[in-house]
Amino acid sequence: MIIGLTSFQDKILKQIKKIPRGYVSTYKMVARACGKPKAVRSVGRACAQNSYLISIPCHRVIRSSGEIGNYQKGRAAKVKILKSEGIKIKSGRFIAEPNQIYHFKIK
DNA sequence: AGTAAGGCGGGCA
DNA sequence: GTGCCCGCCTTAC
Repeated sequence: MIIGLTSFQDKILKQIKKIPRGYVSTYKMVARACGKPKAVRSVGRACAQNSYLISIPCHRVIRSSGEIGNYQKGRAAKVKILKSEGIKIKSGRFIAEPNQIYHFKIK
């Protein structure tokens, strides 16, 4: 468990850390993977305060609507990174490609 | 200790 | 697409 974070935040970030390069997931899925399907905003908050951008790819988490969502360093930066990882984005929206969506395993 | 506000959202009308 | 309310965790008063 990462020092300086609550156990819940740690849980969230750990899930996000599992997302491989070239894949994306949604806040909803992360929340569900943490056992709290309705805590989507908490997921966002955990990312917003995440100071481990280098080891935790919160940029691979987007809105379930397909919108890119927000990012500490700005949406533009998020889009840029995702594109460089092979994710297609058009008009600030993720182009759904089933093979690029990462699914967490739920217990 | 209690309360209000905020944050990279979601669901429904 | 728009608008509004809901829900969940942290932090600030």
